[in-house]
Amino acid sequence: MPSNAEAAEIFRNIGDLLDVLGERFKPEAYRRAARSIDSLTEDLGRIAARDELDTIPGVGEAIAEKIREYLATGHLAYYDRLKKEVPPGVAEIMRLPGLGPKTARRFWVELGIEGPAELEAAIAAGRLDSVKGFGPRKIELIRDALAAARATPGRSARLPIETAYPLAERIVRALRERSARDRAEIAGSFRRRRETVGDLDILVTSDESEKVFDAFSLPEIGEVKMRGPTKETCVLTNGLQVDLRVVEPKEFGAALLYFTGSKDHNVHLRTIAKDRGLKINEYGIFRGDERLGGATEEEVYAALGLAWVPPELRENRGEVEAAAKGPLPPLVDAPDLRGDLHVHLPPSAGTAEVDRLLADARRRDLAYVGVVIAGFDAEGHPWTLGSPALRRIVALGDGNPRVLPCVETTPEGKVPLTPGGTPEYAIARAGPSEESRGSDGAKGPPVRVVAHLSGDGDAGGRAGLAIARAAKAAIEVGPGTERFDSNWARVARESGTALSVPTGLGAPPDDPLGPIALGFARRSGAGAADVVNAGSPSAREARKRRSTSSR
DNA sequence: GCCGTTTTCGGCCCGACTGTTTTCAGTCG
Repeated sequence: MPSNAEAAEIFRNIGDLLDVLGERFKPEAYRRAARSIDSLTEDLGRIAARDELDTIPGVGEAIAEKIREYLATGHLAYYDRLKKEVPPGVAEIMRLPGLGPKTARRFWVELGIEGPAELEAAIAAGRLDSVKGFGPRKIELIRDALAAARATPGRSARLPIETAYPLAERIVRALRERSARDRAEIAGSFRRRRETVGDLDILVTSDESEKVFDAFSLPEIGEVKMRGPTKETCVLTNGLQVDLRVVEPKEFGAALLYFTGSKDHNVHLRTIAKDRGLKINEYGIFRGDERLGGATEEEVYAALGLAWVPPELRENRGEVEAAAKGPLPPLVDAPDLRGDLHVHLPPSAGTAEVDRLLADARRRDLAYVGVVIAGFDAEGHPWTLGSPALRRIVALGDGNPRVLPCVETTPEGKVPLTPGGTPEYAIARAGPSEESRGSDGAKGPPVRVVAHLSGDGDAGGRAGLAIARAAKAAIEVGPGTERFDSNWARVARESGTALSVPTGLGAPPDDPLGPIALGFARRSGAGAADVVNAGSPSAREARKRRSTSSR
């Protein structure tokens, strides 16, 4: 059965080929369908079996028919025909940075250039020098793009968000420290907490853009690609592109909304605006020349008759329709997290490390901490925490926060020997998967949590979810090779499997685990009630009241 | 090719920036 990703890739390629052929609106239509298919949480085959392909946003009659043909035969006649019509190298030229469909088409039609190698030869032979619209600077840029593409073939890969996170946080912190008055925020897919980011979009309020750009000088910045009055683009030494934009405070909300996206979410908002005789751009929302708002995102949504939409949900998957009916149900948030069910200490940890962990937990107002004291490693060998830490953990027991000793078991539930007392609950590790079982510190039945999935991406998610379902366990969401990402979290939620959200307890300030795991849970649409280590807002309020009254 | 609580046809986001330009096309996000 062909995968969704393969189908999406084909439609993206069709979009590129149609672009080169000079089609006006079809390319974007195919790419939109590809984006929709990528964000599905269900196999196309199952949707097709229910005859519901046309419920996918951007998929109409023609593309639905193509999906059916592809599912049935593994081929797409239309795609094969386009590939015959357009040399594959022409689409390759189109994808070079700074070039596009128009340029690639001109090279192909006017000069007979059918690929990057031929383009390189043509430049060397001076064949571009006499072509209208190609001055020396442009030719130089094309030569650079060709050289860069040859040096690192198959690049322009998106970066895992957890890789970009520490750097992004450092950049935005540096910008905030520059001026107490100005705001700085990272927008784009980083703010939406997508699993990967293509670049960083950073917004800063200031009336002195030059000074912001000048202050924006980190050791990681490789080259400044361009700098205009309001925008600077640079490339970091690790290849990540950073767009820095300076806006006025009264425009900040509109700009944040605009640059957070997603594209499909923005297009939907614009359509609504247009229906109401309004116009949205990155400077605000307007009726004719009258400015209706733009200082905050809420103003813009409100002018459209919509409730504010959390960034993690802005993917045009029905969130706009929901926001038209009223406030969206609250997503799980950091203050909802009452404890952490899965914390590791280094094997050599002593009492000091344990106390430091608990101090961090108190700072975060956590009621309980599950610390792994024993388990199996990836080869199936048992291990235990060193005895000083172990004794400390057992001795602390019911303190504040409450310490829950926990063991990791195999997926089959095999429990390691646990010297030093009875574990409160168990995290089991067997083969590539790991399962934890615990109590959430409250009254009620023990909670089981599945974590540490195998690094196979989809296969790991599928296997982990199967174990969680069979064991009636929760499943831990988070970034990394053992990840359970937001798409899987959505599948889990839709099937009634609870999530466990790690807090990143004990980790350094820029560690991505806690914030990204929370982001993934929110992206899946989870509220506090869907998260096993979260309390309801009312319980949180009660706790807050208790703690303030006791002070 | 898709889409419609004012449309089944006629629209399709829109502004910044760059390079090559005497007024704009192409690319990007």
